[in-house]
Amino acid sequence: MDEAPRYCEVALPVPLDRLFWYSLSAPSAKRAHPGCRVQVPFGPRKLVGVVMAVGRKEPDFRVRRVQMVLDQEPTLGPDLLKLGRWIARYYCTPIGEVMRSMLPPPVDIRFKRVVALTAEGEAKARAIVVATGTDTEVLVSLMKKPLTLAYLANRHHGARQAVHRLEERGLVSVQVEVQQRDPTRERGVRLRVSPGDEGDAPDKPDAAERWLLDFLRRNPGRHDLRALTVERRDVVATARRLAKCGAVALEVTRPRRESSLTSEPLVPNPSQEKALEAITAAVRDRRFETFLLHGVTGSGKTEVYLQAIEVALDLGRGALLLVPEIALTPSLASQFFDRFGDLVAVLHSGLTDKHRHDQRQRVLAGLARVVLGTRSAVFAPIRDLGIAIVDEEHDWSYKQSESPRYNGRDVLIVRAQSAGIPVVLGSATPGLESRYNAERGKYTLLQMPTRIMERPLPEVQRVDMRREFTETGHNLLFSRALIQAVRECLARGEQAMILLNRRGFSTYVLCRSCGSRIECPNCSVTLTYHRRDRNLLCHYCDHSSTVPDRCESCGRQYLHFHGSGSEKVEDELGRHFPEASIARLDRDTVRGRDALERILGGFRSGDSNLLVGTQMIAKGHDIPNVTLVCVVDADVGLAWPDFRAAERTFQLLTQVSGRAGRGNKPGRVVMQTMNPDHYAVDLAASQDYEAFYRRECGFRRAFWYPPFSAMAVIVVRSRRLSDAARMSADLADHLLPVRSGMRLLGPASAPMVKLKADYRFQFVLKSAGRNAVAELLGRARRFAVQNRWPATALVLDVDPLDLM
DNA sequence: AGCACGCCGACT
DNA sequence: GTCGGCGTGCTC
Repeated sequence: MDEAPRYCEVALPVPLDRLFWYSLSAPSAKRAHPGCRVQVPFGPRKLVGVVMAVGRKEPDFRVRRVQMVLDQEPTLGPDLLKLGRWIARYYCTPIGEVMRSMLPPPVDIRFKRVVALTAEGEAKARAIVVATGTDTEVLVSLMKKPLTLAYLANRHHGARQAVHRLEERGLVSVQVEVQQRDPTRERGVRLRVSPGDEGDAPDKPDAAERWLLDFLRRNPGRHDLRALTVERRDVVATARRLAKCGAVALEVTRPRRESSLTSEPLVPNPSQEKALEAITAAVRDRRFETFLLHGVTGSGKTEVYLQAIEVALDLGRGALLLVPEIALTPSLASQFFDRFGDLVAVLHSGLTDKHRHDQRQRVLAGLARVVLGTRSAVFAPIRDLGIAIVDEEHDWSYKQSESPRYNGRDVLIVRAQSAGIPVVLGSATPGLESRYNAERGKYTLLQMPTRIMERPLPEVQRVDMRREFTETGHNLLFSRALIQAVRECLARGEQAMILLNRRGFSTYVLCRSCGSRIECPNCSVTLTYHRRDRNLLCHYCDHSSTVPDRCESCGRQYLHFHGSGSEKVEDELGRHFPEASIARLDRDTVRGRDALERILGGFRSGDSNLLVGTQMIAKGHDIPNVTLVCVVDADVGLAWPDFRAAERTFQLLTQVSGRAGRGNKPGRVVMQTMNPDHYAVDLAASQDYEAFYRRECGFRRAFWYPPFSAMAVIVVRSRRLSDAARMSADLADHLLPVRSGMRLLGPASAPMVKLKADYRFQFVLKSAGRNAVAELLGRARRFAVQNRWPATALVLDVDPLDLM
């Protein structure tokens, strides 16, 4: 017989790029499989980590013991562990941080407070003859053994305060420990029992235990525990006891509600048909292939997803669909429920811990086989995945903006590759990288160039705001054409969306006397005036201050408000169209769980006829009665100091234009701009993705930007400007010169030198190969560790989407 | 990241 | 003379 492993290697949620070994007790050794969560001592504290490996060889250093194995079954299966290792390597992130972000929120970890007597408390307790009051009662109770605070509070009134007092006097100590909730005690679950390890049977089984073991010997296989209670009433408790030592196995399943398949697949049009054929062939063959589904807005990509998923389900397999943060609304989810009923689980960050946990359990149990979710759903523990899909694959919300800085789309492709299944990337405006991968044959391009039901694309009118000014002599927010278009739209009883991709009322406050602007104390940006809240707000660190009545640098009263945001658009639109009912959708109005759906729902049902907003209004909300889309300032994103500025602008303008005319009425777009000839504006207006792609590729190739190079950013940050400057200079000395095939630019002050009170210097790394990127970033990390930089000082961002 | 340990200023 | 500031060092 092989001996059970005695040691395990654990990934812990600390920013240290290494694993830690622990020893295992005999019972733990049987349960601590790779992928299980364990509670371990770490210095003076206790942490929850993930077992990465187990082994029998004794380490040549002092190891401590695993305190508790928290899972019956590994939380992360071998496929997800492998994916986690890939993420750590590719994104140069400590493995423990990756594991932490892959774990479900710790809802099934409860904490308990264990109260124990100190030596002094013990002496005191012995001296007590008659208990007088709660304090002494508690002391006496604790004499036999330490007790949990919950237990004490149950037995003695005011025990919580008493314990607090006793702790202050040094008579008791309180330890916080992880308490495991027993999944077999959850209400509403169905328990099934099957034979376990004979060898693990208790030495002296009592009558009930003997009966159950004997029954299972005679009737091997799984048995519903509830059914067995007919034979013996105490069988549930007995099975629990025997399951604890492994003599029987207990399985938890949740009863399945009837699924109701109400929505029927639509008949696909020829281009949908063609895309489906290619995708479903790969699903049937269990073949990894990346499809880029390029379909104009309204071409029916969702129907392709639904039917492809259906094929996977028919084969008994699961499906995973990622959607952008903002697009995951109840109305999207209901499309999936309508088609697949209870087979659907929805996962996103807005769920309560409890709800998320339930959804996850349904996925784990195999009850939910279609997972619809945002970025982190890429780690959903779906069994036997058959197809993976990323909707709006170009969307920025797939990239996590904190460590680990992974891109959910790219991680899903890697997951699909290792699972040997197809992955579909859908978009009306594919990211340049994806489109380029299709061009060089890495991805298979599937085109859907027309809208369903042969609806026409909207007609786009550009309004040159320079001419508008010279002709009218006024510098107004709205052009005559925009006003006219809205008026006509309202007169027809139809609805319009008005986009200004900037929050707030005024973008900055300027002193007319001394010329200074009011800036954020923590970031190098001006503060935005928010009129509803009557404050000045920083959009980067959320600093807010009241509006001063005089200039803080010269003391004079010539403060003027400049620039416009969505709040002002709402205000001015109300002045032009007092009869209209206007709703606004931006981060300021979308607060709380259901605000987004409430505002959108109100607009969809016609409670309001104009919807003003930031990019939030552009993301995949289909409202049939919207026939007009207005863009107040198409140039908002163009001034960004970033090589993706044009791409981002093109995507936003194209996406928002696609909102017009989704029903059976034709759509129209009015786009105000100071740069009507800029290719991002011009080609978005003509909705010519291919021309934009060619044009942008020319620029990217010339400056060796992605997709023609692999890129990474190294940011060095510190509270003190001098420290950040010195550290980044030291790092440059260490990294430069880089070998051929790569370029390292920097250190230069980051586009936003100061952000959230940190001064930042950055390097931009461009390389022909990926391995060289990982190698160089690894050197940077080791340098930071050797020089004892604080863990927060170095930020490594592989495949960055913004260079702020 | 946390948390402990350790060495210098403003308070009982 | 003590409380507490955060620099420095460590975590299987």
